[in-house]
Amino acid sequence: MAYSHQLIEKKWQKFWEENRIFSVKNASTSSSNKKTFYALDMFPFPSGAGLHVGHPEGYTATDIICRKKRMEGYEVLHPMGWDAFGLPAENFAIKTGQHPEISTNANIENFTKQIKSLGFSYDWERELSTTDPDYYKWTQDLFLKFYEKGMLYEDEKLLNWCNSCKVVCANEEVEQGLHERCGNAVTKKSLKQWMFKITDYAERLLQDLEKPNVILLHGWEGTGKSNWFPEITDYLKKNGIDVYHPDFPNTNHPKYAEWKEFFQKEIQPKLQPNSIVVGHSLGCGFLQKYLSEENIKIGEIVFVAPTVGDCGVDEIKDFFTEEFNYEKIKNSADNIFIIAGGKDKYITSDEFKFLAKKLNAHFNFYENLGHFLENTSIEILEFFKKTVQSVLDWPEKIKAMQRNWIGKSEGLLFSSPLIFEYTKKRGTKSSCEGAHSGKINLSGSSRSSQIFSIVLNNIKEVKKKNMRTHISKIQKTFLINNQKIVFDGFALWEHWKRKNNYEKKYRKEFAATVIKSLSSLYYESEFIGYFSSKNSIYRIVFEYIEKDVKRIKTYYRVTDLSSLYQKNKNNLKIQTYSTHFEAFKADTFFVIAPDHPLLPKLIADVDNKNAIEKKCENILEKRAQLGFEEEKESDGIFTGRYIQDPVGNGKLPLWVASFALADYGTGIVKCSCHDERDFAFAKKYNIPLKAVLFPEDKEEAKKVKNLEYCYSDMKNGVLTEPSKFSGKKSGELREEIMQYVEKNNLAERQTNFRLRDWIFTRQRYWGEPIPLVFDENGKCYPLDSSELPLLLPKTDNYLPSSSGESPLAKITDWVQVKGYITKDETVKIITNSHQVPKGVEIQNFTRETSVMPNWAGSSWYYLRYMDSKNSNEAFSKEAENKWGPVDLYVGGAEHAVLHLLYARFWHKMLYDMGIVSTKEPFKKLVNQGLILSYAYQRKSGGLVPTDEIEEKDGKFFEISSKEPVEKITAKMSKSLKNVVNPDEIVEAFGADTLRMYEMFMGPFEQNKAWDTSAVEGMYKFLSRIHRYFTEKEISKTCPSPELIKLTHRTVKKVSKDIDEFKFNTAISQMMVWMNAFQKLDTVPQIAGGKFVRLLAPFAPHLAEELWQKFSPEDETISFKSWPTYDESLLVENNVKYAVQVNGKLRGDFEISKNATKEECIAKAKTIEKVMNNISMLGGEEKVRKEIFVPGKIVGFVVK
RNA sequence: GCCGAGAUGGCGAAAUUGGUAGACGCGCGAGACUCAAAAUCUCGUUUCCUUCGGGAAGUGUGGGUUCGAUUCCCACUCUCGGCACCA
Repeated sequence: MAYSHQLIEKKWQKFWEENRIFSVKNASTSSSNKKTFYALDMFPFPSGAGLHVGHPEGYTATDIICRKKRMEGYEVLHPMGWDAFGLPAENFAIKTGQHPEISTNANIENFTKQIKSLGFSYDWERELSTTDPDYYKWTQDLFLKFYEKGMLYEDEKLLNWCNSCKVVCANEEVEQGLHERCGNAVTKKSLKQWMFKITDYAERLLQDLEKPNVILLHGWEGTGKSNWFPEITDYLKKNGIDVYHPDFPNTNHPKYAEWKEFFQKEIQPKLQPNSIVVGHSLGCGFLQKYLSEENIKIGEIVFVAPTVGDCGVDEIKDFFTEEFNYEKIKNSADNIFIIAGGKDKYITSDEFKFLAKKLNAHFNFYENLGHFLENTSIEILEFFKKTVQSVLDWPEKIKAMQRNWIGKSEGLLFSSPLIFEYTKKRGTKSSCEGAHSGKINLSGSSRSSQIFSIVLNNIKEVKKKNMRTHISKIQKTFLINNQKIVFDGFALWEHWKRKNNYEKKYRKEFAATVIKSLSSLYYESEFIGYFSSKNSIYRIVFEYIEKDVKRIKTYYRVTDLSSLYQKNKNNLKIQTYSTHFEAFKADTFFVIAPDHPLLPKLIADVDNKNAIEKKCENILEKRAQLGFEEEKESDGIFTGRYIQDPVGNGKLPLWVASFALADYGTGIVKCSCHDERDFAFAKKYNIPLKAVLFPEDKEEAKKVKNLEYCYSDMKNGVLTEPSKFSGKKSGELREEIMQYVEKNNLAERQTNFRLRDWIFTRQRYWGEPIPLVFDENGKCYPLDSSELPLLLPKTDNYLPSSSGESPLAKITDWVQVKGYITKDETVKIITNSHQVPKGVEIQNFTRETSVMPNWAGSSWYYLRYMDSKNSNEAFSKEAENKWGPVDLYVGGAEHAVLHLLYARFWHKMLYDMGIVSTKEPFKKLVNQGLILSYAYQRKSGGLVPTDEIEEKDGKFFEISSKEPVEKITAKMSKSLKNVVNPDEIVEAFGADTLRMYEMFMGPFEQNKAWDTSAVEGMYKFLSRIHRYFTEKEISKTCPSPELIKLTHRTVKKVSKDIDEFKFNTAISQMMVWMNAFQKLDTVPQIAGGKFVRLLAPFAPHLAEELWQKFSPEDETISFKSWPTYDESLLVENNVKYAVQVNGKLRGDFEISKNATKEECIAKAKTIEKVMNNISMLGGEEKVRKEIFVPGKIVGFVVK
């Protein structure tokens, strides 16, 4: 019977689909403790080109794992969907005039057909598309949750702008400074964008790439082995997590001071930024007090049955103070959990609730549980299961790329006084005078009037209930690190009072609003508030600052504005950031970025101001145009200003330099000759240099004549400058110098990240509309959740507009809406007046017209799959608990940074809100290699299309010129005519062949070239299997013990290889099995049955077909148990020894596995060849050593 | 420049507590079946030397440790991927 793959595959695909074989339910079944497994493929963008042979590679791998897991009894979630928003669909629409929705749906249909033809065991009932309103409703819903949390702000951003196409283009669309579509130069254009504060999570996104450790702190009369501690310790250790469970001293009569000393000595050094510290009972009390005293940063705190406040027990009184600094405790961890019971004998439920509220903790309360004194605790074990699932099992490569992208660096922040003689400008009032005339003054800022009006705008709204500040719009524009703001609160109050009807009761709100406005404006800057007298406003404002405004680093209470202003002016500090401060003694100049916000102010009074401005423009223009591959020569100009070096190098000049970046560090760099870039710059402009590091070799150092040698040797250099550090290696100095400068107030430690906030808006059509509206004053409101989904309006005009605005902006009747503000500060849109509840004010609103980037939909789709039909929420907690996190995530490495980072970011925000239960979304990540194709390359380097090549004697020639060409591997491309269409392969050889071949090509994670003749080889293998199983009768017994052993060996090897993603060797083992068995006249029942089940994950259609022969009563092989093997059968009775003389193979022999060393050596000596070799080397008496490796080697060392 | 991965026959590749290098497949060669071809099956296939017994070399290059190294250590070359004026 011939192997008719087409019939077999169609038949089984139909069967699987009609019987919904691979659908899984969310509700727990009767066997509720069934293990679950969630395997996910990166969902594809359904492009018009259809499926590529690269797609099925990853899909096959997950399918093999899933099918095996099902046979092992797991409940398997294996979904598929479409990432269908995005530029390509829109560009296709622009080109063809066809609406993106139409082309997208057609592409999805085509992709579905193609993917289904490959026989993957997807649960198609959970299929989703990011473009489906039922899906993006929840994308918008999550967006609003993040907006509520304050994770979004609006900012002006410089974007790539193509003047010829009048369109904003993504970085990916810009090549060498030119727009890839039209070839014209790309410039920068400033546009307002919504920004996601991913930088708030930079540290955690970095830390959670590493394994956390866990510290367990016991309570009164407990030990590190009390209660459930051993159970949890074992569980965590088994999962590779380090656990410390110390015994506090004097546990029966605990003293806080003793415990503190112990903790500092034993535990403190083990704390990492992602440590999880767990306390039980008094262990929590200790931790509360300790954390409110010390500055510590850890990952999570878990309080189990914590003591709260003063327990009223005298013995442990010193563990409590009147009230802890809960703010400080809260800030020392990313998340705090409280696990407590309602039947606790020592602490009341109200006390737990009090603590949870104070610490803003996640509160896991169990009504029927007590003080957690038992030996086991399901609740705590459950908690740590989630911890274990949050430990990433990812390729080092991807983790490294993420670390790189986040780009953390630790260094020192130097504050240097600017030498800056203040000169009064002609004709203008001094700032002090201005203050008294009722205006806000911001020292040196030309934009004070703008800020003033914005603050006033906010204050106007104090009257309204539920006041919401709308300051984010201008936040970053005025964020100047080095600037101190002088703000006259009293003057503002007077001003406001005049303009509005004064009412005493608004005072508090007024104060709050002012401070809130300014604090978000001057986020992380130094803030100086000034109030003319100690009146009540003064008091209220500063109370407010002290309590609620954390972001302001420092503030001063000053009552005399003019003296403050003068002091501030003369002490303007320039801050510089350095990670290579070992050579700070060599610093001889400063550089500032040409686009630094402080620069205009610095050069305002300088003579050659115009020349400097021109130079800056020049540099910035060049920077915008240059692709990064081009040579970058540094360029700059002297600013005319000097800075007093805080670490004793005197008065140093400040230069504008092209290599300084405004948005890294502080935008101002302190430079020395020991940095290659600084060195080149100084040489170019003849800035004096001073070398302080020399090679360690003193003799060499003496020979050094020029500075070039010095800077190149900085890494191993020794500081020679006569100071307390001289004579030490720079590497060893880092910590010492850090401590020295900190102690002497010369600098402070600072961490910097390369990661920038995420621009979350696109001025495009084909994306999720953003559910925000603006009122007539430009204040932003979120839409009410009842307004979701906010549908993407239908239009034929989806071309980007010339203003850089979204195409949606042109749909006026969609953009301009009427609505009212709800109690929750959200906006409800009304289409007719009947809908309007009584007592609300109808206002005009304008919609946000940008759409989300296509990373939005892909940042959470894995969660929707868990509960894709849910119409009440994005996904239910139960579903997330059952399936999350994704156990296995497979896809290309091209998403190593953006998609995976964004998804992790969203997941972490959801975790903090208590919406998901794990810190990380994807437990194990595997990247498939690229599938390449052969291509032919001329000697000159040009590539020749495949159909213009002929082969002669294994060599390749170009037909037209007869020139020899070289066969290489390259990406598949239409122009090279080497694209392989999976449909054709399925048609000719079948899905099983395609699956098997792609798995057999080579290691899964490696790139590999497509070879169609090898595909035929795989087809032959499957045909051989088919022939063997269909043409030969089943026999009850297996004729040879060797073959039984082979079968068991094959089961073991294939099982292990699948788990390790070594599909190629699993298949080769099946080939070995087949080669041996096909020589038989029959199919031994047990061995054959095992083999077919091993084959099932790889070639499911064929396996189903063959299984019918073994077990005709079974409907499907999909849930038959995975074959087992008997380890004892794998041990051979006889083993083969290799015999070596001086490490070279000279023969072998077979002997019983129980043979002793002596027996083996004696046997080895009977081999003629061995003895010949020994006598050639001098005979048996020269044998110095006999080597015996049991089961493997007998060796003789002859000398 | 920085970070990461890798280099083994004509080709894809296998081989881990250091122990017989090249499993399995492709390709190629020989043979069987056939009038013939295809398909199928059998045998061979790292290179060089050979008196046909066998011998020598061999896992990017050069060193080292070891009785023994694809595997461990040091230095280097090349290839691929990512980042890049990041102080």
